[in-house]
Amino acid sequence: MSSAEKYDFKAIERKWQRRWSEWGLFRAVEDPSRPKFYYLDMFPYPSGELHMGHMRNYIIGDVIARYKHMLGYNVLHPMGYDAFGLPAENAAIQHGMHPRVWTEQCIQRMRRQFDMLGISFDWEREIRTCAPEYYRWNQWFFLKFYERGLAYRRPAPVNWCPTCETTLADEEAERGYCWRCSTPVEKRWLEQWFLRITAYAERLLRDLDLLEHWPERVKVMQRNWIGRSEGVEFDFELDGIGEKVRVFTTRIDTVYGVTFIVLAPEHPLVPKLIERSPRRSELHAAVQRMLSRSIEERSSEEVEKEGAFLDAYAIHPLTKEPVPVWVANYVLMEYGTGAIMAVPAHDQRDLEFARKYGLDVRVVIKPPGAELDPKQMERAYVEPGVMVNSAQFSGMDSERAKEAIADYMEQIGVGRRSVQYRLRDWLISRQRYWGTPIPIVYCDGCGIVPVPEEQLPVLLPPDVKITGKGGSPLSQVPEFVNTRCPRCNASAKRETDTMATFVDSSWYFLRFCDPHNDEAPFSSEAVDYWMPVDQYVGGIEHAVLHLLYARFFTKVLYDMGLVKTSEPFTRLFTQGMIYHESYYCRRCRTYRRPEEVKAERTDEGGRVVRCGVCEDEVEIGMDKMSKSKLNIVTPDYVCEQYGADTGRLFILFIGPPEQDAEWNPQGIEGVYRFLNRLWRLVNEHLSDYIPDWRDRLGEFKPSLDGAQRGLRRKLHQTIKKVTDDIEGFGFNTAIAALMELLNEVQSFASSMRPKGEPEGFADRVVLSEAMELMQVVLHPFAPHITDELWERLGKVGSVYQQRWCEADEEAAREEVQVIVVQVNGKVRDRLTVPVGTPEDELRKLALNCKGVQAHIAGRKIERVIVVPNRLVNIVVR
RNA sequence: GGGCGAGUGGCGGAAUUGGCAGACGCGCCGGACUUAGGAUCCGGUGGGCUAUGCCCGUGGGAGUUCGAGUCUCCCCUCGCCCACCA
Repeated sequence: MSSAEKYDFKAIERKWQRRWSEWGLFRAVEDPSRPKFYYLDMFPYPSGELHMGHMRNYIIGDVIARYKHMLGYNVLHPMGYDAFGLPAENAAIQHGMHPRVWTEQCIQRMRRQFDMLGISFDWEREIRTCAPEYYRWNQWFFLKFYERGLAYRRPAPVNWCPTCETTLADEEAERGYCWRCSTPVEKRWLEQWFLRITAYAERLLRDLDLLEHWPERVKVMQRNWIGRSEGVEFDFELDGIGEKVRVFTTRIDTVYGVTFIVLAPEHPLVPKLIERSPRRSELHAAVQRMLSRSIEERSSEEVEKEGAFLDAYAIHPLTKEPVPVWVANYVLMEYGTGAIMAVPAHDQRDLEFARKYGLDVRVVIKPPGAELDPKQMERAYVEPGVMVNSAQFSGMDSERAKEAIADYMEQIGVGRRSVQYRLRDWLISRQRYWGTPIPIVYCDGCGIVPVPEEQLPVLLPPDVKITGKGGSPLSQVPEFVNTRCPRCNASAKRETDTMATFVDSSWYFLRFCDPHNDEAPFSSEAVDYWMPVDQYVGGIEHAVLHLLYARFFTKVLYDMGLVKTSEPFTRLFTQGMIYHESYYCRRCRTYRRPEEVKAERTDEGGRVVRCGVCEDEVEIGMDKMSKSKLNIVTPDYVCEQYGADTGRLFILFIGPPEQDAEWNPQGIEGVYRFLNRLWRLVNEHLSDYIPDWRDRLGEFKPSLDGAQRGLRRKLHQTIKKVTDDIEGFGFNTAIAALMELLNEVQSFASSMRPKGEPEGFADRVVLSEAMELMQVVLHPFAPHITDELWERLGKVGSVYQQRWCEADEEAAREEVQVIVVQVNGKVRDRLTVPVGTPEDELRKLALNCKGVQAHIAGRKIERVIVVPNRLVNIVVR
């Protein structure tokens, strides 16, 4: 065999990337005559460079986008940068560099990586959220929200990250820690802007049911986050004080068991009640102690319940009995009404509190056929049961009593059914520079005045000293702050906070439809054509943040008549994260890069990794790739050593895409070998290729021999499998199937008969079909090598322009099959029979076959189970 | 505490959804070609045994079934989400 030309992936990849770009191959143009397919990846934050986690995301997307294009869809596959945000500002502080410059550098690096990977993005549609042409529409939407009462400013206790020196939305304060830097979050009281997402709570919840093609996990997370609960709201009169306390409960069936009520420490009535009390200084101190607890402490597990009696009594609205009023740390101001009715017999928290402070316990629900002793019980009885001590409701089933009591309270006018949500309004004010200025002016005379639409954008001033200290950087730029009131022209001051960057990403998918529009955020023609996004892919970490905000925005825009879809993303796929070892040196108090540590083998065969600087043993972690942990692996090395096509195959071959994976480059050789074998196969058989194999196949079909039919069978089975696997995100198994196919093509090619003989010619016809169609089905995965081989087969253009192949069902059909013969469920023999052999024939063959005889001899055959096309199981005793 | 998901060779992972467990690949072992092999090709590779065959084997235990990695129940381990939410 002649020594074939080497697989020079570098030259090949460069050549094809240049051509695709010259040809404008991936440009998307609206075309109502063709079905559209909008594929979207979550756009990256330009924090430096792409890592394997990004690569996984974008290669999945590229396979789907290319495949859909080859199926005949008009594909929109855009990319951009979520370019505002804190890291750019931090980098600016650290390196004395303007955030714009830093961001621009990151974008350039990432763009080079995208190009290197050969992804089919339409770069004509690139967007950057930090460009005035983009963020002016953030401001425009803000004004529209404001007009509709969906944006408002209020003083509020907010989550404050002391490290980032800015506020955080509830969604960003994960269990009391900042989502970016993990610093414990503090409470602060500030005037802040909010978007009224709670007005959409019900629709955001209800419409989750429409999202059939979203992972259940994400929907569950959103449901939990919205946290809807149904119950009853009613008031307790405070005895002799002339005030009322409103409470909310989901357990109105326990209302006759109320023995006290509890207010949150922040409840507005607490100071009033303390004022009236003879023990006011003592109570004041107690409440201060509760208030001083940080969110972190309050939300950590097993916080001791703490409270104080407020020297006041409330009148139970049904029994008219007085019950004591307490204040306690376990009641949250943010949820419900900030006050609860306490039923210690039927709520564990209330029971613990009652036991600690010696309060009454009153049983109103009994377990069926058992008694509860209010003095002895250690666990609250929270199951349904039989009502007792509950006036006219005694004896009733508690589940039914829930409805009956609610009806009764509504009838006599002391309460009403109500629904509570855990979801809070979305805090969007950030005391940072690198974001969209909030288009509001404060005028002494006119108050809060929105900037008129025609004055947009409110530009971010370029020269700002960013120190990371002292609140909003914009407040230190007099030229920005001092302005005129748009209404009365008096001197006025601008809002100096900027918007949370999640605003930017809440509608970017709409901008991609019409990215260069300078009259409007987008035209309705473009959006009506492309929306909704048919397939959205990104990380699970956005399950409640971005994905909830984007749904909210879409619904508001729908109500404004700007879009026709009320849900933006038809199908969602959340890919697993890529983990990699990180090395933390305690002594140096810093993470170390892999090249900064030394690994040693211990005598027991274990591994010790030492810091390259101080020689101390480092802590080995397994973390999601991130810049801060210095454990990033970029696609560059892989592309340099093996090429983009190998890298693409490998990142998909690593495992199922929805599963997390550890980065381990060991298997990369395998896919590299696969591409090399394909390269050699085609190049060594270029002279065997018969361009008109399709016509020739017609002639030869009736006379193909077993090996030839076998190869065609494998080929067409593989086409079917790869098609199904792409549809089902089974990229790893699709690649495995292509490897199997190549193995068979290779062995077929090596045993072909001489070209001059008729059989030899037929061999080449069959080989040609396989060589050609393999390029088509492999193309979405490895676009460069397939385009190169395509050209060497004498074709023009790119495989991307070809129609996806359809499997020839007839060729794919098996002729014979292996039937497993079991005795009592254990495999004893195998039968090779023609497909479709009738049941009784199989039974007969099975009972007579050699491997079975020894196992059935002298035993009674009880049953014979025949599963057509699969097996025969002989049951003996 | 509640909810969701996972656990398969030395490793990453397959398994037509109840029908041959371990596809494909890595690694390893042996061979061929070679001055050489870290290139390529061929063969082998779950464990055990009295070895052309038989037994065991998908975190552990029970169950349903002719038949269970797959279904049911209990338990263990890990991951994620929510969590003093009234």
